[in-house]
Amino acid sequence: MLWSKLFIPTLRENPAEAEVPSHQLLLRAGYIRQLSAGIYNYLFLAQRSLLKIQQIVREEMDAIGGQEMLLPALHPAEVWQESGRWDVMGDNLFKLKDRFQRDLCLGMTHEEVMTIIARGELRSYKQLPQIWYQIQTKFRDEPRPKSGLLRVRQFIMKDSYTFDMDQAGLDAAYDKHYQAYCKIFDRCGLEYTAVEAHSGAMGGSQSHEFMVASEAGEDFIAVCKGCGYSANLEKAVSKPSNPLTADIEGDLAPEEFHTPGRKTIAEVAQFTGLPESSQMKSLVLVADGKPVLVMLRGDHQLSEAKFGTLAGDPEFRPAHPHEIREWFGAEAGSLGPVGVKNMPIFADHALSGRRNMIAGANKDDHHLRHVTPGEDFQAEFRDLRVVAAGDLCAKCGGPLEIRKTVEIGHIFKLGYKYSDSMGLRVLSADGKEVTPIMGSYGIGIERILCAAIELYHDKDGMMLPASIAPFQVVVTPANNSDAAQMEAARHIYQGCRSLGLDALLDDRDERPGVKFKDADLIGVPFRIVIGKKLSSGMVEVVERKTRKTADVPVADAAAAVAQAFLPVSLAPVSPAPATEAR
RNA sequence: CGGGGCGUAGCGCAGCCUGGUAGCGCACCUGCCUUGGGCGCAGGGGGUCGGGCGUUCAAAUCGCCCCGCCCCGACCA
Repeated sequence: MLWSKLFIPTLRENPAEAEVPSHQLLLRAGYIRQLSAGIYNYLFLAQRSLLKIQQIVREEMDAIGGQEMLLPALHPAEVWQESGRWDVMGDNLFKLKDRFQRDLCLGMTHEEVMTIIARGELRSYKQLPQIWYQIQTKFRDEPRPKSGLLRVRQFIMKDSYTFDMDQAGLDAAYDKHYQAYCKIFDRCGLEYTAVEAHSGAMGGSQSHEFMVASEAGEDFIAVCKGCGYSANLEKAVSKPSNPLTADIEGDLAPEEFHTPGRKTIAEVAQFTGLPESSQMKSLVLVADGKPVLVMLRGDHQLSEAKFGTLAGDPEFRPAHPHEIREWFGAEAGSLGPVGVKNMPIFADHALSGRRNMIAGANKDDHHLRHVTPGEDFQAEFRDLRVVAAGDLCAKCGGPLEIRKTVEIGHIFKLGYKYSDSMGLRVLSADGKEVTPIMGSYGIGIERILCAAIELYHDKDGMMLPASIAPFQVVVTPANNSDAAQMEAARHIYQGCRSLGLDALLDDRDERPGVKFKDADLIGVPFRIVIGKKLSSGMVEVVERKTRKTADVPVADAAAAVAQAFLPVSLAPVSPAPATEAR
């Protein structure tokens, strides 16, 4: 294509509203323009790149037997009411009414619609398993869209759904997706980590998220370099670091002491001279309308996800001050487990085996020393804390690293939630009615592009992996008024095209600096520059990412670039010898 | 939904406090010049100052209300 005919509105400066690199570069490089908060126009370059990503996804989904469908974005309310999610999803679901005042919504996912198709048509075990997928726009009324295309209200998602006769079938479908996702993200050129994920209130049995490390992300994961353990922080387990001070030995009885005005763990630690790891943190939570006391080591944080799962109520809340006063007879800053009889007590594993710690006395401005879990109070020990920096791997004891990440994919063993509640039944081989088991698997298409930009950019612009860049090569004559250069550029451009390269000819009547800057910005992996060396028959091939340049005879230029793509196009696994002909 | 910030030419910003002819850089158009990293010179076009109401002889500027966007938090199948 001829750059002079294309709409690629690059910007010299960063728009003020963009903060994260991918957002800044997508705007500057002319990929996207905003229409409204969390709603973007995908211009020519973005669309090209997104189509390439979608094609990779499509090929790998097809390879595991997936069947692509196109489903409605507009759903009648009944569909969501039937599964109960019309209310559960709350304000995140875009709701609207038609001219007859019937309730409709814009689909944020397609479990219900897929299940309706399945229950209408699937009758026999002979028709299973099935893998159905779609690549299309989803809508979520995000409370706070942000970070460019990373958190938006309208986005493209690959969603697949599997239907199997039994758990073993689901396990196989899940595994197929896991493998396919690895291939997809490999082919997209991403460095990623698959982590164990929290399955949340959905009650699914297993779930993995595919994460790309980025400061622009919103999720944290814990990773062990030693044994490869990795998990979302919502789910990650660890061995706690050792307390900073060893416990006092001996069978001592709790002893009250005066702590005027000391309410926080830090204040009590300072007052007593014992570190936070020698304190106990008491949290009063209300789950399912009932109070629960949770005990943690002073320097640990409650994992809301873990507690929500344990309590069976993800909507739990901290107790109100008046409730705490009523139940404990003291303020939140002086609470402790000793003598508590009117509610269950859960204690984090990190308190197991500890002795003679400090806790609140349930009396304002007083604490207890010499409190020993299991002796001075009884509690159910559970994993309730968030993994902290410095914790050790629960499997191998190695150090755990905590990383900020962007979620690009999620695979999920749904179980029977939809098939059961929406009445999907088939007959088994022995004539019995069986409810198929389901899985659901998502990939955020735009997030792949964003993650690639977050991973691969420099001060000059994007350095997109060739497989998802909008073009593979740009041919740049340095001086348009030099007829020989233009002629050679056209010739090389045609050569690239005939070798099957996605090529762009920068025929704009601009100074070379402008063309170079723009080519760097939009992230095309290779550039062929036709300049002064043309007089000796040579042109320059430049690799965007490495800045490596090579002088090549005019006749060989296109082939030189085409050869660089051979490893990618022929063998997606790893670099192949560059000498193999195509 | 709570807290903060911003809204002036396509983009980035100044002007606002202290009311008095709406500015700068880039981009854009014309011409000349130049051609290996956003070149130079000259000329030119482009504005409901987010919207409404009010105060005033006079409002981009002061007051009230509304809208939009960004950031932090809450939220996030």
